[in-house]
Amino acid sequence: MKNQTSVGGRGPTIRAFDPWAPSAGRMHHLLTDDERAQLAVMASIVRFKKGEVIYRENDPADAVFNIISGVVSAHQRSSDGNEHMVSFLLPDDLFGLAAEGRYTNSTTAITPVSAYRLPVATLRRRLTKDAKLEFHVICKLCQELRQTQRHAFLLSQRSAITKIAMFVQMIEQLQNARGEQTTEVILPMDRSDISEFTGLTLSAVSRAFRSLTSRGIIRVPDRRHVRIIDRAAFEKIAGDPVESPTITKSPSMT
Amino acid sequence: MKNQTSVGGRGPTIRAFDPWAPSAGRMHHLLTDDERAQLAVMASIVRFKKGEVIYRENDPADAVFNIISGVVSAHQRSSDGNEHMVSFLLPDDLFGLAAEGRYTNSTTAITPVSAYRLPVATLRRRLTKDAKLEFHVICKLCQELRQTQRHAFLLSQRSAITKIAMFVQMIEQLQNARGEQTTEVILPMDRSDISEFTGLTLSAVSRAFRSLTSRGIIRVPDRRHVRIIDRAAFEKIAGDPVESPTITKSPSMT
DNA sequence: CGGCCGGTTGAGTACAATCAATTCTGGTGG
DNA sequence: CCACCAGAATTGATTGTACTCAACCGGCCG
Repeated sequence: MKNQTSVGGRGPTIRAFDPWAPSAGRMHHLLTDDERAQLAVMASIVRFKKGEVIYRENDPADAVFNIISGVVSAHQRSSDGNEHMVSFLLPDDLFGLAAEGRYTNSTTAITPVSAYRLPVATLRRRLTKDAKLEFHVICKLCQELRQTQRHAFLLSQRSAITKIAMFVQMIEQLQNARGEQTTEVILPMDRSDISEFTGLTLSAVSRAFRSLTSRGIIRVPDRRHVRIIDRAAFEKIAGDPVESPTITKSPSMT
Repeated sequence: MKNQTSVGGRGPTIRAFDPWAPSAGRMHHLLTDDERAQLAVMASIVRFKKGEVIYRENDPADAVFNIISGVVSAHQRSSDGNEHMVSFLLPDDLFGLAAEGRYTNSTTAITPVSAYRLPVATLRRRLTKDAKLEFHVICKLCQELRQTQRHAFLLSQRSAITKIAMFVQMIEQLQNARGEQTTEVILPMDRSDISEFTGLTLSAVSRAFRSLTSRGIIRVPDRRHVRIIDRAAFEKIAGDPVESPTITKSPSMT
């Protein structure tokens, strides 16, 4: 909530699958130009520097954000002090909803971020009047939920190597889904973010990458790039080689 | 999808918090009598015996379910064979949404279950016309998402005892939220369900309960009942003693 | 050049998984 | 009502893996 600018661009964007329409492969932009324009009039654009906190758990939840560019992480702090990462938010993602009028987790920009900021009061008024728009939000929520379930599944794995492989797979799929290059996986986050996301220690993350590398399954030219060499072995370890055509399954309720 | 009966009762029910309205403590029934009636006309009532599979991952997703009574579990099967539980579904919960027109997980009745069955085609038609109803669905999805994040948080814990304590806490909170008695926590699922949900082995679950009992923190008179003796110690272990007033935080996007 | 931060590596330990009995419980039929 | 059985749950002994703590590396900035 700083660096407020007036409205810009073409307006907010949401990408997701429609849970029912079998629209294989790519995620669609859910909003029409008209809808985006309508949302744009209530939005302001905000920017955050790398590492900047966007809001904290329990802050009054007065706005929802829609990422234009950059990566955001959402955390929850446990009473025993250590943090757990709930999710990575990428461009076209929505975040900032809450319970009891307060945010349910803290969010931090892990790269420079620009986003639309939508005041909840206005947004809500708009939503309850526009069934189409709401349906898009539902689709997005389903997507989000699906992603979170996948995350839970990752966390339930016992082996560190499996966790890391699944993690890389998740990131790769997200990249594919938004139509980016697929030869190399780009990791916008650092090792400590990965460790929080996977529930491993820094050391364990490091060792897992090392192990995958030394077995010739992946190559890590650079701390932020991963190239998958032995796809078969990789998917054997990651376990969940995208059962349906592509990224597939966005759940919904449950 | 068996034992189909004609419409009965007063119609589907959804319970959740409104993410923004600070309606402390209890979950509300989101639907008006009118809405419920409208949904009822498109619904049929189905019953499942304990242990019966309701649908499987990748089945064509032609219907959504709303639980009237009983408990359902949702699983995901990993390619290496072992199953992981994604969530427990209780009365007033919604389940059965999908991606690409197919269910994203399997569901099983773990007690006798009765539920409304809502064909997606009809439901969808209704949804896109009714903004109010959709808003309720959004609230429910937020709730669901929040629950899943909590689950992920549980899974990220290293200690078995912590996991079990958090698990009991989750169940207790769900019970409270629907206004049931709070002196004892009732576990409708068996140990193997708990082990799948927490990502522990059967043995570990058993030992964790035992450990909590022998330390005088809980008492387990019966396999399906838990009484919390030393609340302070319990919440110290469970970590997340409901930061805000009550059950609080239902996230949303993110 | 020196200090700091992100990351990797190493040695020892703790805790949960594993495998394998053994006990408990609820349901069935005599 | 009891005896029996099968499945659920507990317990025990052992092993393995990831955590802990600590040292070390390499790039970046002052």
